[in-house]
Amino acid sequence: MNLKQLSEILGLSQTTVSRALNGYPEVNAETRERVEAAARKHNYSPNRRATSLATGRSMTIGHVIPASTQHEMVNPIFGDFVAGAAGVYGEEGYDMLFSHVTDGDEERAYTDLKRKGTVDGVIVQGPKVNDARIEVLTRLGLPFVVHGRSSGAGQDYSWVDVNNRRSFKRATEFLLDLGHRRIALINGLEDMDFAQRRRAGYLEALAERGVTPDPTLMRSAEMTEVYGHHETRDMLALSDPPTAILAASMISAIGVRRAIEEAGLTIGKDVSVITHDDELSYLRNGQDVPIFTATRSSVHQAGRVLAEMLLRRIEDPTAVPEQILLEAELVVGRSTGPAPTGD
Amino acid sequence: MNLKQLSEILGLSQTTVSRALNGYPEVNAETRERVEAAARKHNYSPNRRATSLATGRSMTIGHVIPASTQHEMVNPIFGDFVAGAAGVYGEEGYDMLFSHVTDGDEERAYTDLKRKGTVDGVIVQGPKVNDARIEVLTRLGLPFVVHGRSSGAGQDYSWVDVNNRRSFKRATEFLLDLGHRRIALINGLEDMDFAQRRRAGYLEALAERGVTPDPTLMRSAEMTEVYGHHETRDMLALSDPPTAILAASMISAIGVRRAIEEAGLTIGKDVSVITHDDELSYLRNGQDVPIFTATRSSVHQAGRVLAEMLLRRIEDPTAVPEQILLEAELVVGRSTGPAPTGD
DNA sequence: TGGGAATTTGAAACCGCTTTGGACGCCGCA
DNA sequence: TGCGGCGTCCAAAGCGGTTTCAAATTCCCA
Repeated sequence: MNLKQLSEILGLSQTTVSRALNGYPEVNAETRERVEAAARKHNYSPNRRATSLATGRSMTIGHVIPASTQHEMVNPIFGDFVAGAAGVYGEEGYDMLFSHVTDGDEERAYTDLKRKGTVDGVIVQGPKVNDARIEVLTRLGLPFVVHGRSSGAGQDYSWVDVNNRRSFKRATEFLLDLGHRRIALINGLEDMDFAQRRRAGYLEALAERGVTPDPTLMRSAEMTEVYGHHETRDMLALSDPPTAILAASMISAIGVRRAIEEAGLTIGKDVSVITHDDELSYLRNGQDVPIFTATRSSVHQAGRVLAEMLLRRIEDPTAVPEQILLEAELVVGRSTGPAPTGD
Repeated sequence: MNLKQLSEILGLSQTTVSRALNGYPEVNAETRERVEAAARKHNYSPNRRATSLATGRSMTIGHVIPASTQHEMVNPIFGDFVAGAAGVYGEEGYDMLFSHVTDGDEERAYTDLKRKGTVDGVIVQGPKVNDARIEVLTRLGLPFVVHGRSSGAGQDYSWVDVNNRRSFKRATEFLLDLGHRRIALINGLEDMDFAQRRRAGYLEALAERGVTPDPTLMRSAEMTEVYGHHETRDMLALSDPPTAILAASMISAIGVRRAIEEAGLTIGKDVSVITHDDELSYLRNGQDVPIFTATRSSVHQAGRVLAEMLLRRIEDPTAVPEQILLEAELVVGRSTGPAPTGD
């Protein structure tokens, strides 16, 4: 059942039927009702491809996934983020499209997306320091918003980010207040912008208290469980091991905990742990009392906020970019305690 | 730059240019080269919407996400599965589209997808027992493949599944061989088909050894960390607690471990644990020696296999359905040991 | 040397929708 | 009575490709 058939059944022109269904004013109320009834009856809904060819809008939002390492997608954070965004898209009638870039040439991927008209806008995930995508997208004039920021990217662009610097600074201060001096940082990949900011916050807190940072206590890699475990085990074996650890995600924190327990130590007593908690649905930080003391910020919520922002930009691409900086809470759980007295 | 402009530049008809670019044989080799060079030079690539309107193929694959509970998406398994599938789509020039269904009416969602022509085929995730989607899709004639199976769904359809019954049977037998008799099952939601099969395997093993199943040792819910922890804590507080636990995923197993350790017990000694391991990238089961004894089957690989199968079906929708049953390995880690002797 | 086959190209129809530019009838007002 | 304006509706021109059908050219061989 397409528009032509429907209009023939009704004895009307395609024009009128189309207008009736799209809520244009210049159609008789009675006619409109007839049309709507017929559409319902015959289960008609317009062909998306034809509509978008005619209007120039595709009603879909793109998420580009770099293939080489499919970091984004397999990262458990991805699901919650995307689910948040998907909720908004659904409400507004948008679909969500994932494009898989074969190799590093994201520039080409975006150019294609723009030219092929597959999407109306894109969300940029996992921005790196000085991320080239931002320049490409502004040049192409394809509406976009960034989840996070990219230091060094000159342009004025729209983003939503957590105040990573401040939250990790606060977490570090919290540990310093508890008397810890040997505080380790198990960070995410440091070419990621957020990881840089977290490290900056951590260093800032140490500096203000006159604690000299120890490079052997600063680790950085992808935020997996195995990595958290590996680095922790490694550091606990040092002659002067850390008494506190800052982890970048629940997943790596779980590895941290495993290593601590394997070493026969008690978390929150022998070694304190603070993690960043994205409030993943499947990995809640405990039900009543938090398992980990944590800097908390919902990535699901971030997905929603970003999606809404993007749809606004699509509506009015010339508007000045918006920026939202979310503050993370510091919630106290059972994984932190006073520094053990060296005796 | 569109086809018309390009053809004018070349002084050729749109027909010829289109043919040259799409590899039709009836075009002069020299002409083809000229066209290809010009296309490269002017950075031309055909508009996806127009192409798909003309051909009737959208070159995108749909994944439908039930909105109510966005289980699928936030499940960490989702990312790895989808990444596997995305790899295949990318290689074959397909895009991946997520549709967000507002409420339970998936029937309508699929009907729309079909009628609007948004996708060429869909992957059905998380099939329930007697899943209605299968009937709807066969009726609509929209190519699809199912990740898992659905008992009771009459039709003959294409699927890829892990032999859940057998793998959980083997795991249970493994524990029985170690002398365990009070074996708990912390299952996924039991309206999910895979959970039913796992339970069946578990019960089968018990029955063959003459062990009467204890309903208080059989739990079922969404496979989160908190849930694994909660149920384990609960069961360990029983007057006659289990000496072994079968968990449905790495995530819940982590909760299980936390509860065991909180109870002051040792995993693999006081309580044995076997989990199913989907080989999630961010949650590997240890690096060298597995953390958990586990039934192992890569969900990433399953994603690939399903995607390939779906593309085959799209190619030839009339072909007889394919079915692939993957066997899970049973890998022995450090979370299992002989049943503690009751003294 | 002529004619049928093979090769190469093009005009135009079509995919299913939106939207522009009228057309038509009717009303109200001068 | 005449005419502008309003309310409704429609024919047709896009949107940017693919594909059918036919034409023009070249080739080959009797």
